Amino acid sequence: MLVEKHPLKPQSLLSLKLKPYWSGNYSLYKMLNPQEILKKNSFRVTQHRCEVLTYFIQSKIALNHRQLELKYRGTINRVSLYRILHSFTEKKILCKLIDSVGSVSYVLDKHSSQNDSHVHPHYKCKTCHDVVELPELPADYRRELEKLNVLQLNMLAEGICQECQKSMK
Amino acid sequence: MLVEKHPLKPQSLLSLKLKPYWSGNYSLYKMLNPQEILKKNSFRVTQHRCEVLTYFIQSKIALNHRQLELKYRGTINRVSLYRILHSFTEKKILCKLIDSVGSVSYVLDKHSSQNDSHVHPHYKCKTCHDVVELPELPADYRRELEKLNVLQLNMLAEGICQECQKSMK
DNA sequence: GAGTATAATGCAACAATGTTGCAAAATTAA
DNA sequence: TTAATTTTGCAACATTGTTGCATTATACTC
Repeated sequence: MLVEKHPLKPQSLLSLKLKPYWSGNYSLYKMLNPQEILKKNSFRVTQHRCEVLTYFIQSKIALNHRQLELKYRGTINRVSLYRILHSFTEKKILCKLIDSVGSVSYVLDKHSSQNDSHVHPHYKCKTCHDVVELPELPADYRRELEKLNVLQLNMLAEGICQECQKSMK
Repeated sequence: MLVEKHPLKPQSLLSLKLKPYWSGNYSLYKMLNPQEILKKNSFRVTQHRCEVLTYFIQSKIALNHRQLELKYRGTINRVSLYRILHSFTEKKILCKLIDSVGSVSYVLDKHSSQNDSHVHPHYKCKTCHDVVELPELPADYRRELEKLNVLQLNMLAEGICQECQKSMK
């Protein structure tokens, strides 16, 4: 059910000037191992946090609580998972994605180590759960939002990515 | 707790070229009474549906299930409310808004009677629950989204509107 | 390395939100 | 008025997320 894909389809992304999720600054995560990431965020280095973080780094796709609950059934408690996801999101290690039905999933936050207050809209494939980052909203538009004193912006586009469309034929 | 405001603050909106929620085509709802709207959407004209629809038309703000449950406690059953909200959303009488925490609220859909497949991002005040429509995403940006075969787009900005900011001082 | 302060975990219970099946009631069309 | 169909209420259930508290693990100091 949960398909891990490596690497992300480059052709469709390049044509749209999107930023594939596993490239550029994101490769910071390749250099820092989970332990270092945890320490950097003043977490204690525990087995559970390490495992969850490692899983996010390896899988690169959006994962929801239920998927993790299944994966770690008998190992990590439901409540602990909620707390791990919550604290990772708070420290911007993870980015919380909310789709048009209200379902929540999490993906590694590309911008965690940057001082970056911009909005980063995401695109999530409904089939493979792959996430790519959409281009930033145009500056004019962002300026309008700023005038409105926007505190939160929830923006997630969903569809079926080209790769999944191909494999459906 | 639930504050109904009439009319919407025009000054802040005009400067940003936003579309106040209760103007323009939206006033279609002034001409059609709830009964007609229901018939037009092939619903049966029942007391419950009429009341809920009337309430949305009068209040103009975003309402969530809990608020309606409180308002109609002892009158309309919890489950019926869910079903009414669901069916209204399906027929695009209401528009379902999902904020950055995943909370769901509903607002009258301005575009229900138009053949309009554009994305209509909204801004919701966290204090008074007023909703205004944000300008459409720029055409260039929309074109990129179309290439990605976007099926759903969830986009809701939240903040504290100028009027509420004033009254907080 | 032992002891201590603090953080993380597991468990149970709870809370909020949403769904399903089915019988009863209301609405519509004839 | 009758019959077909939709809507409603109720009970029960499902999912998702939260809280308090005792226990365990981690990090820090000596």
